Amino acid sequence: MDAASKTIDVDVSLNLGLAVSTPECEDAVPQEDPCRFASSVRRVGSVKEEVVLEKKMLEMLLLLILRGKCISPVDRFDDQRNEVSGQEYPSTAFRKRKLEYSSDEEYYKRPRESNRSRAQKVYYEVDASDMSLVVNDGYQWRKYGQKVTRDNPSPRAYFKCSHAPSCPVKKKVQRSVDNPTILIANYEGEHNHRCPSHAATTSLKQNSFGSSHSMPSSSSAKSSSADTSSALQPTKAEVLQNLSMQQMAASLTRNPAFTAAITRTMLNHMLAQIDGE
DNA sequence: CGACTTTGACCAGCGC
DNA sequence: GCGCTGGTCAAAGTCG
Repeated sequence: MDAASKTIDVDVSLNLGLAVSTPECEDAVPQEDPCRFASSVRRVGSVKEEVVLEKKMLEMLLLLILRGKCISPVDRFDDQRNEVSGQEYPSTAFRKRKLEYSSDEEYYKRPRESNRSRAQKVYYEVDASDMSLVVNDGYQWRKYGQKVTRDNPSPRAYFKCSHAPSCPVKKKVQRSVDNPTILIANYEGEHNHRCPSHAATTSLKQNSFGSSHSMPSSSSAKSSSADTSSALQPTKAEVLQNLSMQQMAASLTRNPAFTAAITRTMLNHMLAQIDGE
């Protein structure tokens, strides 16, 4: 792989209102203050704070650079697909599955959720009237179960990637117990194929940056395969968020300290990336 | 007719 | 050991 095609692997989710949550922050909640970053910039004063600012500036710039190549949950799966370490379950029929183990005992002792540690939680905003549990994330899913859980009166839907069994990704979708207009999707595993719907992915990327809670709008299409073709016009709130981001970017790039810090840290980061190859 | 959803049943894990 | 719970299966139903 040449340097030009390298992906800069930086977590840009930060506190900028992105929905992406990493396995390290699975309890992430929708960001209530998308302008938190801007306010932290204004408070900078000490040397220590300047270091923090420098780091945030780099992250902010990368975020802006990546606007057209946003690291959405989908992309994060793609980026991580070489890190697959979880056991893949055979996904054929029950008996066939059992046959793939040397004994029933081995089958039943298999880890049930080997990918749980890699689960990623994403929030989607939907209309209150939309009772479906279908979210548009660009991939095609097959629903294989639904269950009412103890801690939430709304049912939880279970989906497998439609490319299964070759693709091991699963997701669970459930309405937020606090806010019924929010769908919480838990993704487990990494897709081992490209997003089948480029258009949907692109739209998701834009929404991920634009939404106040980083929640792409959900489609209420009956079928999960249909939601990849749904119209994805940005909402008013999303447009405002995009404007806010643009103003922040313009303000930061006018700051000489910002540009100097960015140049220095970008170079360091790129060198580190090259050294790491 | 194939792809997909629904839904009751089954299973393992866990706490008591 | 038992009951509860979450996750999965698979037959039946639905849709295009």
